[in-house]
Amino acid sequence: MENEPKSVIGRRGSYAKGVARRQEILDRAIEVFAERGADGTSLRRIAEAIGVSHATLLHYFDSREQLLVAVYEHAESLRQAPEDLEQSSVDVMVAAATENVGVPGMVQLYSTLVATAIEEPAGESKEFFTRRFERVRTDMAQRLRDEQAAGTVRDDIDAETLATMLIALSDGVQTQWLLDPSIDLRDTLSRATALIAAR
Amino acid sequence: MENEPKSVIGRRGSYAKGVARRQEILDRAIEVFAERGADGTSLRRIAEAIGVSHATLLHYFDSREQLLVAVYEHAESLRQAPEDLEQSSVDVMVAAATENVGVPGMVQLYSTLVATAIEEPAGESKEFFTRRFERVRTDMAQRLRDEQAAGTVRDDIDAETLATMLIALSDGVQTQWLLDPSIDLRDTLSRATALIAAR
DNA sequence: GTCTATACGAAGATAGAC
DNA sequence: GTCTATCTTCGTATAGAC
Repeated sequence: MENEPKSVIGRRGSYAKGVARRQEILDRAIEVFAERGADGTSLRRIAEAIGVSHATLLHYFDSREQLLVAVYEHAESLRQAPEDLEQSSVDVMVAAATENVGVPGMVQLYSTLVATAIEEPAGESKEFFTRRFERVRTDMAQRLRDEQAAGTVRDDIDAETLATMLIALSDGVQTQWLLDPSIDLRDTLSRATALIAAR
Repeated sequence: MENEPKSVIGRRGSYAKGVARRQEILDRAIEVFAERGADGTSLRRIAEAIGVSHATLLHYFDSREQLLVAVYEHAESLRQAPEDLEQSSVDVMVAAATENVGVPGMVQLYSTLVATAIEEPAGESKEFFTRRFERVRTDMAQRLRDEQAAGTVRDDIDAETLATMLIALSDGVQTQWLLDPSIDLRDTLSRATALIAAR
């Protein structure tokens, strides 16, 4: 029974030691980001923190960008499954955002990678975030469709558009919150419930 | 009569030739971004496109980051004054976003600088965007307050919070649109009118 | 004041030794 | 699998020409 890496990103290291090493890199990297901020995201800094050379990191990941995407994906996968069927669309959004800002460096990493994704015509980031937005939007839209059918959410705007708006709202408020922590992230995002409520 | 630079950013170049050169740099830089994408944002690339040495750029701007902020500020200042008093808050947001995405490289530059702003504890970007969000939020909130008083916008959410939400929405949708141009930016943002309408 | 030449250190990436 | 050495590009700093 093989222990296949879950991600499409960085397929190397399928053997036991390689897999362990790969996990160690991902686990440590997010900590380095949290501790050292932007200065801790270079290959050499991360490698130093782990105790290997920067060339070793490139043995497991094709590029710095690929490593960063894998780190984000890994950190995101560690979060609790958001799929309480009882939770409303806005509740899911608020929960995700709250967990996000609770991990130091997470919003910064997200923001950096999204910026890279929209800058580069064809890079690891672009592919990852295009797929991610598609997936998150689809999930959110389905939830909203159910709520529209149940009569709790307004149906004068289609679910896909509402999903796009809620995700944009969440991303944007997280950014503003980092620049002005006096903003009440949870409260602000929760107000979306009133905005999308059935009339 | 001195011809003082309008911005706090990059105060050098008060003499005739210097002022002209500085304008040329700002004008050309945004074009280079549009033409060459992320690969065109290095000092050496920009300098090459303008026909000067990269050291010259640092004569007018203290750092690459400061140059990039100045370029963004300059490009933004070229836009038509958004202050038609007849326009609604959402109309202003939609107009600004539409003009934004109409300038190639603009959203990418914005995104890159915001990412830098939230990464660096104390940098040019952080100061600029903290102030900018504050200003844009205040302007938008005032507009919303007027609309609440006029009875066209719901007043169960305070104007400051609504302003934060509208700005977040605009930023977020622009990002998603770059990764998936099938999203109708104008239509999606315009739907906000219904969301914040008085009940 | 304007601008170039040059040097330094850090960065991502690659090649090849072990 | 991991290292060192090396290449190239980058931001930045300085010295000095005009």
